[in-house]
Amino acid sequence: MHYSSESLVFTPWRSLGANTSFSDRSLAETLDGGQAFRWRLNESGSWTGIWGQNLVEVCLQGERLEWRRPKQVSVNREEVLRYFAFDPPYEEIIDELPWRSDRFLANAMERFHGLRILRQPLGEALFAFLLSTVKSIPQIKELCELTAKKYGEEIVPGIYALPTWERLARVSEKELRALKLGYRAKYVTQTARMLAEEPDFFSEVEEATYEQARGKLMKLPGVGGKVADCALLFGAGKREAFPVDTWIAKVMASGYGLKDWRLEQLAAFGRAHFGRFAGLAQQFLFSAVREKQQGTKA
DNA sequence: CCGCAGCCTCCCCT
DNA sequence: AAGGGGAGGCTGC
Repeated sequence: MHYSSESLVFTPWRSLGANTSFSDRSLAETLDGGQAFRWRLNESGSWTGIWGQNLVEVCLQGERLEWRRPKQVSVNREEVLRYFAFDPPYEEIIDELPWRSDRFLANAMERFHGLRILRQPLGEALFAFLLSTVKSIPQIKELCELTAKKYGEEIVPGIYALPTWERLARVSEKELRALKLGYRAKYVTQTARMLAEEPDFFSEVEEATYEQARGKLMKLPGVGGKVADCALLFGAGKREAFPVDTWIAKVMASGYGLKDWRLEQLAAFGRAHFGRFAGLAQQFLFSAVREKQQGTKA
């Protein structure tokens, strides 16, 4: 499964002009490691990604990113910079994480140096993580793809944006079940209905404090603590959010001695221990444990 | 407040 | 080779 773009005419490759320290691995982990679900690796080694009505290609030149876009797509450099959330500078974020006293975190940070948290459109992050329960990354990508193709706008021939929540509000649960969403179909239709009655929902979430925003999101059907934290971290710039899934729960149990802790307790521990940028720490740990898991499987 | 089954569907394992 | 168990959660009991 890839985004075929052979027939498209692209702008020339240009530097993004941001001071990044990506490696192949940390770029792959950032784009395709479970925070975003609409990036594909091309045969040339570049990545094609979609958010909103945007379609861009990025590639690594040393540790820096270059980007280009199909000529008929109007995304500009500022929007790409915002998506990659280059503010504040990476070194400042890294400096605030407690790696000096946390050997476990330090190890993960070495292995995935350059890893970042993206800033996706909140509505799209919410949608993807609403579908994420009891699903693996490839399955979530597939569901996003199917939904986009069926209900989204065509950005360039054959490539579709995710539908807006306004559009989703006009889709029946039955139709979504036919799209393989399973029991998540009900979450989507009910959430779409609630959002339709609250036009300012997303902007209010983005402006609220972390705690307020989390509570607001958790009122939506299908949104518990984990899904809310993912939406907040990846879609609302709430970088103190510390999503706890089963992988992270295992890491906290084995690496931090927090066996049998409740998920909410682990999330609170994560925010307290890792601080203002706990979400990035979570992503480092997540990448590290996932790598280890795949290593033992292969 | 806590613990647990059920939920769609698919994958993995035996 | 077919069939059961469980998966990157949430909800209702």
